[in-house]
Amino acid sequence: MQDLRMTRQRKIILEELHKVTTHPTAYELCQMVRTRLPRISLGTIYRNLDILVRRGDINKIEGEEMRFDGNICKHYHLRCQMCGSVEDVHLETVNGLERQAEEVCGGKIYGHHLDFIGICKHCC
Amino acid sequence: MQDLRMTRQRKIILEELHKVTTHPTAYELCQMVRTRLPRISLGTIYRNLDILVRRGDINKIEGEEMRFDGNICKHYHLRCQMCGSVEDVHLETVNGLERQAEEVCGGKIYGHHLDFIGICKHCC
DNA sequence: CTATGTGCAAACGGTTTGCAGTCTA
DNA sequence: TAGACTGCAAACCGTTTGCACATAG
Repeated sequence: MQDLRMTRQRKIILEELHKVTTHPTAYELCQMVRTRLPRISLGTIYRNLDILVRRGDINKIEGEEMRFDGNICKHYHLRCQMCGSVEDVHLETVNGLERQAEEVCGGKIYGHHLDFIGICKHCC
Repeated sequence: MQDLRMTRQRKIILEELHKVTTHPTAYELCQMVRTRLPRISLGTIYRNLDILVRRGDINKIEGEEMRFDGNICKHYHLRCQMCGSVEDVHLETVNGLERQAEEVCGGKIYGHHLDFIGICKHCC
C-alpha cells in the first residue's frame, strides 16, 4: 500500500463512521457524510471504505448488502430478521475454536466471524 | 406457502445440489443442472432456490455472492481468503451462546452462523 | 382445467471503473 | 509538482421480474 494521503473526504468518512454503532451501508454513510460534504460521490465513499478496510482501520460486514463497522475490536453481531439491522453483541468471544477447526480441516485459520440470527429487542 | 409442485426442474436442482459439498453459487449450480436440462434458465434456478430455502430444504450462505448448501444439519464453514471457496468444518457447534446473547442484548435469538476465516489446505 | 412454473429478455440495484480535473504532501 | 484523489457518469454483474406459453395435479 503506497503513499497514503489523509484527504478531507477520507477523514470525514472515518469520523462519521466512528459516530455510530449501527453499521451503515455505503449509501447510508454517504448520506451522513453529505451533511458535511454535500458534493461527495458514492464512488469516493466506496473507494475510501475499501482503503480503510485494507488498512485495518474499519471492518467490512458482508451480507445481502455490505455494511461497515468503525469498531475494530473483536465482537459479534445480531442480525434482525425483521428490520435487517446489524447490532453489536457485547459478549466474550469464544477462544480456541481456530485451533480445533485447523485440526479438523487443515489449512491456516486466522479467526472467525459469528452472527446471531433472531429478532432485535426493538422489533420484538 | 401454497400448493407446491415438484417439477422436473425443481427435482433436478435439488439432486445436483445434494451431489456436492462445495456450496455452489446460483450460476455454478445452473451449469451443473444444464448437463441434464440444457435449456433451464438462471431465473428458474433463482426462483427454485428461493422456494427451497423458504421450505427449509436447503440453506442460503450469504457473502460477496450468494451460495447454496444442500446440507441442512447445523455446521460451520471455512472461507478461504485465497480462492474464495466455502468449505464445511466438521466441528461440534457451540451450545448455549444464544441464551447468553439474549441476556446481553434482549430480543429473541434463534441461532448463530459461524464462519472461520483463513486459507484452506488446498491453497496453503 | 387452472394455478403454478418455465424460458427469455429486460430491468434493477449495489458496486466498480474510466476520465479529466483537483489537491495533498 | 507528481501522483493520489475526487466528482461524475457509465459500465458491471449478480439477482429479480414481466410476460406469454407450458405443465403438474
